Amino acid sequence: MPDAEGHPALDEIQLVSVLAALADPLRLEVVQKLMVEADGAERHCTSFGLPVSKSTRSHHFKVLREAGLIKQVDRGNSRMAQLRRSDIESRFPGLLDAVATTPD
Amino acid sequence: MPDAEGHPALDEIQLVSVLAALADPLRLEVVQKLMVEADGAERHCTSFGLPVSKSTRSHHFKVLREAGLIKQVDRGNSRMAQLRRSDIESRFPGLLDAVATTPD
DNA sequence: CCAGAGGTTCGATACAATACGAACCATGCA
DNA sequence: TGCATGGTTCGTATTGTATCGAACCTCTGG
Repeated sequence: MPDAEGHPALDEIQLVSVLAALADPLRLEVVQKLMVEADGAERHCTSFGLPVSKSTRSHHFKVLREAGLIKQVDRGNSRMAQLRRSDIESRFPGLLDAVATTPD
Repeated sequence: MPDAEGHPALDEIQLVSVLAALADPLRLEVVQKLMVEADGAERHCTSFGLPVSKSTRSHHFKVLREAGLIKQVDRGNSRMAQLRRSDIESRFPGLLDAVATTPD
């Protein structure tokens, strides 16, 4: 059962949901940018420069959160996104590395 | 430019398209079943036992073909599906292994 | 030559996804 | 307390996807 903020537990993360979350250019871009950061790094949801309205941005982060790819941490006023790197790695070894960069 | 049968060339295979193709339970199942086979193995499109009509099955194989995941080979009357394993591996190393099995 | 099997294509339908603005709820700061 | 900032939620329009049956094409085997 996902927690109150919608984060699935480790053994609830579904491969199909993860792939569906990554199968959108904007969301893939977010994950790729988080892969460049150090493990455990946090980034403002607004810092990715997504060319959409804030309601749409909120939607995309919800998809990433509910798929189990990111954890969203409340930091007072704003909200930080953190890649659940070790969770994904332990459940689907090699997947994040494989999608970390887009060739050409 | 894809060839006459709709197969993209190696450098035309897009990560987002591959992920979108895999983000469907039936298509993921097909790829996983092909991963179990020996490299270069061919399988009848009908041999996967997909619980859909033949027009829908044709649609799913078209998505896999146009994403670059499989090659479809004409064998007289029927058509065989072959995983483009080395192509995907060279372009997105580790991706196929990461999605080869669904945990639990 | 004709019938059947395997695939594709087309049109229709139903459902899901993306996108936006408006309204709303917090937090933080003057 | 008032107000700006960052996010979420809601309603909605648009678009895309999955699905089916019917029609059609092509090859195989009587």
